[in-house]
Amino acid sequence: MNISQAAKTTMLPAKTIRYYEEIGLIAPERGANGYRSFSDTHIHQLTFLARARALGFSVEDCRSLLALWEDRDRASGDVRKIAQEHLTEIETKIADLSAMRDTLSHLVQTCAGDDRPDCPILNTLSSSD
Amino acid sequence: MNISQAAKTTMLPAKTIRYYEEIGLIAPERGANGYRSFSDTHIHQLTFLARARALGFSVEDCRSLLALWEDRDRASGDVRKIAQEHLTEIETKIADLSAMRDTLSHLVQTCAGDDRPDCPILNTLSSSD
DNA sequence: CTTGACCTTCCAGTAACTGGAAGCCTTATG
DNA sequence: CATAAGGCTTCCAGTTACTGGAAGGTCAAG
Repeated sequence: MNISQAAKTTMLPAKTIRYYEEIGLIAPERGANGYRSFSDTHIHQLTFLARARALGFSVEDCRSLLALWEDRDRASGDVRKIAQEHLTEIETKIADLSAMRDTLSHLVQTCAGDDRPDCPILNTLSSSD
Repeated sequence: MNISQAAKTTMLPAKTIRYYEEIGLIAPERGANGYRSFSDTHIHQLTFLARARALGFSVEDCRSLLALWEDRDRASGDVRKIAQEHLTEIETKIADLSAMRDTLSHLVQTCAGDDRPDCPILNTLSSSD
């Protein structure tokens, strides 16, 4: 299977697939013409990567998860540890963003948003109240 | 005021302040020795930038906000528009992260996390259920 | 005069791609 | 058989917002 077909199948851009090869996440074969050739296994790996990335795992986390996935004897605890740490990161981000949202949403509501210059948003950013 | 004092006052790393000058957000004077010299106005601008960045505004948003802040005749509507768009972005991010959190937290709870190889997390990442 | 703390600039690296150029390879058509 | 379209290749540069570090000038204290 050529790269554009692999891209279609895995829903990953071809550019991203080439990048994943470049950083050693996958290792497709090459045909006589130099074209990459993707087997079912490669497609499976790419699908795995796409799913893990969609869950927000970093590429390096993905590398570890992929290695664990391919290790029939891995301990599920190793996987869980990575996922748990990632979950904690996500929860921290949500908390940070929620605080931003609360502040901003209050400011946006307070600001008249008209042609007059007085603006509580700028006032807040400039003074220390 | 030298850069390290400005850094202390604004809680921004000196590196970041130099970077802000490089990209034209601020324009401190220079002493005869080539050292940057920060006036109260510069400190005010830096404080403004620090607050806006802490609220998650991009540096380019900050550039616009700073310009509006310095324009006595600006319309508050211009500011509100930037803030509103940023707020929408934040809300989208929160929604995305919350979906990730729900999925991951379910997976982490389901995974035994012990020495056995069976792992629902990897199963989910590899199969399409 | 020397030491150490500051300051300067410049270069490189980070995360994870993305866009684009230059140039083969393949396939269909006239 | 020539050619044109489209797919493939590699390589280089750019993105965001810094951050680390090297090489070297400046300043204040002892």
